[in-house]
Amino acid sequence: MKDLVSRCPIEEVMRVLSGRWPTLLIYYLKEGTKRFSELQRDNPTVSHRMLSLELRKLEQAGIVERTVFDGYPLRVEYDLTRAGLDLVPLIDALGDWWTETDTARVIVSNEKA
Amino acid sequence: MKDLVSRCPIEEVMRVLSGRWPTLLIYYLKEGTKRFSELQRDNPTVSHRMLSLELRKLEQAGIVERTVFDGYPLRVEYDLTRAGLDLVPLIDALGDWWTETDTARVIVSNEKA
DNA sequence: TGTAAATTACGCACTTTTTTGTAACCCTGG
DNA sequence: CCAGGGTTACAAAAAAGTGCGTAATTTACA
Repeated sequence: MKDLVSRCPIEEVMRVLSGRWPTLLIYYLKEGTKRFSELQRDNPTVSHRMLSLELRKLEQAGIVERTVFDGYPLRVEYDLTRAGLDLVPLIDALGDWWTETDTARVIVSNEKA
Repeated sequence: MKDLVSRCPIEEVMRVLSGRWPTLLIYYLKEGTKRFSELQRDNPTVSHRMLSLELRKLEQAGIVERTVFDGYPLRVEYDLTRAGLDLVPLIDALGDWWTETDTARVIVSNEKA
């Protein structure tokens, strides 16, 4: 589902999750089903081109499921897959880690001052 | 320890971990102390400019500690900090997640074939 | 009644911005 | 002149933003 050039799974995950958007999109999608335009509203700074490309990448990685409803105007819905849902706590853990280490750094600089 | 433009910790971690090198360097550094040239040998495809830049980024993020030993030729050692060590299992978990979902995808395509 | 406009989720071409690579230079003692 | 661990300037490549076009139906309005 992707050209696996490397043998290292970490390298491969990071190829999918790297960049500004993938984790953010997962973050918003964990609230539930979202349409393209909702994701745009959730994150106004992403261009529709990027949103489209990133969603496609996440879909190919098996993280996001895309459902098209025929009719006009067209309607497309995005959900996290099972695998995508499993990924959520791992990403949250990274966020928590960051918050903790950031606090630690503040304490250290207080001691020095 | 970094210009925190966003409020979202996930966005901030990913700014540090995004790209090909950060997780790889952490991966090699978890084996223990490494010198610049050792890291180059561990990963021959990284240019020394990138290695330098990425190590500096990880240092500023509080993940890596840099120790300079005076004397010639110069000697510089890199270690994971406490925070860096804490990060290791989180990154490993991502790798495991990838391996699992990849297997799942293979099974699915077998069923379809 | 005719028609223009809006709607949704993009694709495509083009431009700008950011990231990465290449190569050359620095320092100092042996 | 080498080693080790860089830095800096310049070039190439990759990623991201901009804006137009498209589909078929509904609504807006003269």
